[in-house]
Amino acid sequence: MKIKKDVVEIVFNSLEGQLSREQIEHMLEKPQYDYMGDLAFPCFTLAKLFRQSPQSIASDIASKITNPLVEKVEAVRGYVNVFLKRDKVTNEVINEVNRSAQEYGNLDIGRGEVVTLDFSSPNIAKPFSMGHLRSTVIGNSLALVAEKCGYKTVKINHIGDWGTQFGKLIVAYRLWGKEDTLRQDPIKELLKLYVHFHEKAEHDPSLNDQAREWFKKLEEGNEEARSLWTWFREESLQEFSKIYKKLGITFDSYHGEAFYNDKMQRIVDLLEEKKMLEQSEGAHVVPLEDLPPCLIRKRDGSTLYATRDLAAAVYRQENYHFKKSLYVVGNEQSLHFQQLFTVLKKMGYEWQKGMEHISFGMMLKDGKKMSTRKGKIVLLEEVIQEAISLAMKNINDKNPQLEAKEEVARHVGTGAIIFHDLKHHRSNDIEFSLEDMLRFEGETGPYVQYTHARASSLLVKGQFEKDSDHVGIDDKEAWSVVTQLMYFPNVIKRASENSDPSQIAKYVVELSRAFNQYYGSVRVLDDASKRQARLSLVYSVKAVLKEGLRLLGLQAPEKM
RNA sequence: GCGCCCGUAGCUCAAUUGGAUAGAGUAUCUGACUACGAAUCAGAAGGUUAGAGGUUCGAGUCCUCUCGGGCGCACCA
Repeated sequence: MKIKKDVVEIVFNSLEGQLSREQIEHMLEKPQYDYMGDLAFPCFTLAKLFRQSPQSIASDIASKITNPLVEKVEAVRGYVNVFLKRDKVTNEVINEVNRSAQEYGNLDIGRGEVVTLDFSSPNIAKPFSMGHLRSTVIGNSLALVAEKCGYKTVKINHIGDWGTQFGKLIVAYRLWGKEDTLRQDPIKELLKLYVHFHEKAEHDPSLNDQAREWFKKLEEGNEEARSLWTWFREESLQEFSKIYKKLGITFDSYHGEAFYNDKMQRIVDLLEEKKMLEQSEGAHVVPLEDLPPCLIRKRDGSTLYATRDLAAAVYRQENYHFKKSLYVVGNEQSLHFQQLFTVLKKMGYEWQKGMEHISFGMMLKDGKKMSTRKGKIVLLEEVIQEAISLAMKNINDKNPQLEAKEEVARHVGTGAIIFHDLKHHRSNDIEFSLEDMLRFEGETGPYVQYTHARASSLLVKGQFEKDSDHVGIDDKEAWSVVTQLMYFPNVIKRASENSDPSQIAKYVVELSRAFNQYYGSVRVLDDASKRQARLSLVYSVKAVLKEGLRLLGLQAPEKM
């Protein structure tokens, strides 16, 4: 918004260079209450520099502010409060949003550099649980935000298709599995085998030894192990793709862990060359100063997660030349990423600085982590299905003649689930609650979608002409909508800087709320002379809501 | 034991990154559909920000300690 830059400039000039423009812009804030104006600048930090009271500094600055968009300026309790000329600012904002439409809020902080995002990354032969949902929707949204900020993105689904778990599954399948039952419902059957294995292994530790043995065979190319692995993998990927399709999420790469099998030796050699490897209790490790050592090779010579992640990082840098590399993975793996990053740094890779673990809290059930091993998980597929059914029921109740009901129900149902996840700050644990997830009222995805649909139908009914000349809006009630619209680019910036999609989720709720209040108090279509002007506001709201929802990975149906 | 995350209204969460009087949703109660879409809106009520110190003009936010919860900590990923 231009006005903000103007105020920064005026304050900057009146401070004789004591603060930079960036600092001033950072300090400018939105006052808490309306009567304090539309922009505020606190002068407390300046009191020492100028050896004056904050209040007298504020008065001084206030007296210097003159601008065609400013109505009046007050100095109150050490703050400079700026009141904007609402009619003029309203017109500027609405014109800008109307002109740029879905490009409103685009930023150029990425400057075309590449950011890789490692997210979703479900494990083969395990069902897609609620836990994986978080990584999936957060990663997807971060990718969309990054693109809006001018980055090029590479979305990587680092499938968990390697590791000792396969040894376990192979052992379990050979002992208790039946081919035809597994063919019928592969994921459920594999989960049963996995759970059964862990029950038995508690009393019979030799099973774990067998599992490690079979994993070693798999790494050495044993034919039976290999063909079972391929089979399990195919079945799982098919199952996952159903879910991605429902959520509307795509990837640029499905290179999983197995992809790096032939790329690990090089890393081990490099570590050897740099004298970073040490033997410890028969295993090969990289000792680290303030962290536990990073395990590279097991006693029996087979590889570990860290080994593959090292290979993956190098591969990604060499192939994508990333500036930033984000790992959207649960916070229970924060130690692993600290180790990974430290090892890469010790190897001398400058680009390691661009890597970041975007951690998030877990989905808890009854206050506890859900455990695949014990079969204590909630299947995402079932939750999605329930949400879609409920959305369908709502449509049949409220709008039975709607076209393309199935599609809309899918958009609303999945929207509720995605939004429920993204509105919480990443780092918080989320207690699993089907009831909360299936709520369509209040601060929810469907609330925002509903607001968008409402705006859409106003535009159709009022025959909005986008490019016509509009006289200004003079509704008092429009102001809070206009200020919200004005903040959108800031919200994008914050979401990007903090890798925090919840900023956008909260924002679209606020904008919806402001618009619904406006809608409740102003009859948009009644007065023909004001209709097009008011519709231009409605159009701005619709465009920004749609864009905000898109950045979260939600659809914005025209009707619902 | 050590490390990381967290503790705000009955419940679920915010709080412009240290700013003015801590705000929403939900649940409860009340009001608004022959009304541009009631998946909505208006109103009531709900708080010693876990507790104690400290830093400063100012602390829910930063530091220390205590209590409580979650997750990690060598051959799983």
